[in-house]
Amino acid sequence: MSDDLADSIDLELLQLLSRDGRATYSEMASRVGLSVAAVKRRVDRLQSVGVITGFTVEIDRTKLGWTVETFTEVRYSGSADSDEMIQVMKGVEEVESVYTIAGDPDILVKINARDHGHLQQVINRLRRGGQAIGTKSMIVLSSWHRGS
Amino acid sequence: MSDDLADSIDLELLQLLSRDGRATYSEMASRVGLSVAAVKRRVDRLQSVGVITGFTVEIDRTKLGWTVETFTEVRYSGSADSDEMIQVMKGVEEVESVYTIAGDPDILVKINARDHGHLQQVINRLRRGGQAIGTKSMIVLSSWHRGS
DNA sequence: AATGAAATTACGCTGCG
DNA sequence: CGCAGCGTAATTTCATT
Repeated sequence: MSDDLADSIDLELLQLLSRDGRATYSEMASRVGLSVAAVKRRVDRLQSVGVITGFTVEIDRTKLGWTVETFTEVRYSGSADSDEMIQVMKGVEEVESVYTIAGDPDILVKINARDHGHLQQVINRLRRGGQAIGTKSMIVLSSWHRGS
Repeated sequence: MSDDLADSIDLELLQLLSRDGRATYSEMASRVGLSVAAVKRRVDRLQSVGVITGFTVEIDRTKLGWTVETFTEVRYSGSADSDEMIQVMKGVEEVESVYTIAGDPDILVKINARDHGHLQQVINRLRRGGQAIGTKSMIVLSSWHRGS
């Protein structure tokens, strides 16, 4: 858990990749003052040690007609199996992320839906699939992410 | 709000890029059955119309010594300026995302901190910076994201 | 152990049909 | 959208500190 997994140049590279996940090694190399090969080796290493877990695209789902975005808190009975609840969440395709929480609620789920009716269906599936005893949805009006 | 911004091939490309944001056009082309040039034109178009808002790297911050991750609900007084509150949040570098919420709470903030002491400092900054009347933090124990 | 330079392979990009 | 050509980048190899 101590961390010599990334020196200051690695952190620079991570920042560059945060801003542009498709940046070329040439671009990064000229920015950090290393050769292309050195930069590639560092990025490969960051992946192999698990600091970098992947690369992805950022999508504006509202432009695709998915206008409803929520964080939904889920609570379940003490007898419910936590892992089973999580499996239920993962099985619902509208669920983008699942967070297990210390305390209350038990789970926080990020959901994307086309409209309110669709959201209702999704939440019903979450409730029926497991032993959820309650949900509370926070509908997102706007969002901001660092470095976008 | 109707959407002809992405046909089924575009959706395929978005899915491929979700799984690997650095996938080459060649890889994608062979998967969707189009030429490399056609795929590049489609991806460029998806960017220009705003469906694709960017590309980024996924980082396991626990490997960098940032072990505490929270969703923190923020409530502020009715007289507080919502935009000003958001600006305060953005100004705190440990804040990764800010979501404005319909109803209660007013804002949901995703925070990354090195440890609990650090988290406490961050929350104090959030409270002092604006007119927050209360915060409630949900500490993340584990998380899952679709397609990782 | 990490780097830079060079050579090969693969890919990105553009214009044209 | 596909094809073809040229420029650029990725990737491996080798030598160096």
